[in-house]
Amino acid sequence: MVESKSEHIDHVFHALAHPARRAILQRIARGEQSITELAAPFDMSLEAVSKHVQVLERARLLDRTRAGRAYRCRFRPAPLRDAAKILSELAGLWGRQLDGLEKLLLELERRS
Amino acid sequence: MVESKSEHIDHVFHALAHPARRAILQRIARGEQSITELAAPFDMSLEAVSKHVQVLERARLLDRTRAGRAYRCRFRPAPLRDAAKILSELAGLWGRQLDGLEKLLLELERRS
DNA sequence: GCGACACTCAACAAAACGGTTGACAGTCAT
DNA sequence: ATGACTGTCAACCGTTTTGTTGAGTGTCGC
Repeated sequence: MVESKSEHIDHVFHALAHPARRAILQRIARGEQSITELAAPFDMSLEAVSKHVQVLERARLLDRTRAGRAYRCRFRPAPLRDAAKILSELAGLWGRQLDGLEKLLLELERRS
Repeated sequence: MVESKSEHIDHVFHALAHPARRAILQRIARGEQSITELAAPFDMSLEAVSKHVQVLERARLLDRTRAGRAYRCRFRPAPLRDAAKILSELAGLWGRQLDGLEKLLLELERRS
């Protein structure tokens, strides 16, 4: 069950393509949250939110560890760097100075 | 048939989540191409490629104008700026120096 | 131990996706 | 006018997505 690099970036963009998932990412980017906490603002079943979390996990944008009966969901920014790189490439920004976003995402990655 | 801003960014990320569509974008980023030309490298029917082009069009990443019997497909980078902004925000890079990518995408937009 | 809590799993359903094929409609070249 | 070329439309197919419910599992507090 290997996952090619191409498959992974597909998962990342797919994960970002849903407003609920982007909202979840915004929340955990500000601090770890349990699934129940993440579900609270949504007019959606807990199970639905759980599935969104799984999609984010598949994209490796989210990390979950068990903490008692709850899960602690943690933001993992690394794949954003890959996504940003593709946007840069598409914008034709090859080799120019503008890889600032990439550099900063790498920095964030180092500090985590 | 209005399209909310949120719907639009959904379309953008969705469009980017398929390797064939990213390949199409790479090609037209280097120059306009007809649909038949775009289809050539793919092991896929012309109709399938035509549908991918429609998805890119919905995301406003692609612009098509009729030129005789063919269509001229043109790259439209503007939505990449919105996508990059979301990545920046998620990376928690608010207000820091690192909006280089955004600035350059805006510049690209201005020049088109 | 008992119940409330935090989730997952399994099954289902509706809609969207990604692809095919066949028929059709303009447009260009002769 | 004919025919080749470029592409769409409509129908269909199987799979994935996105959501629902209901039942089940493990954990915490008392």
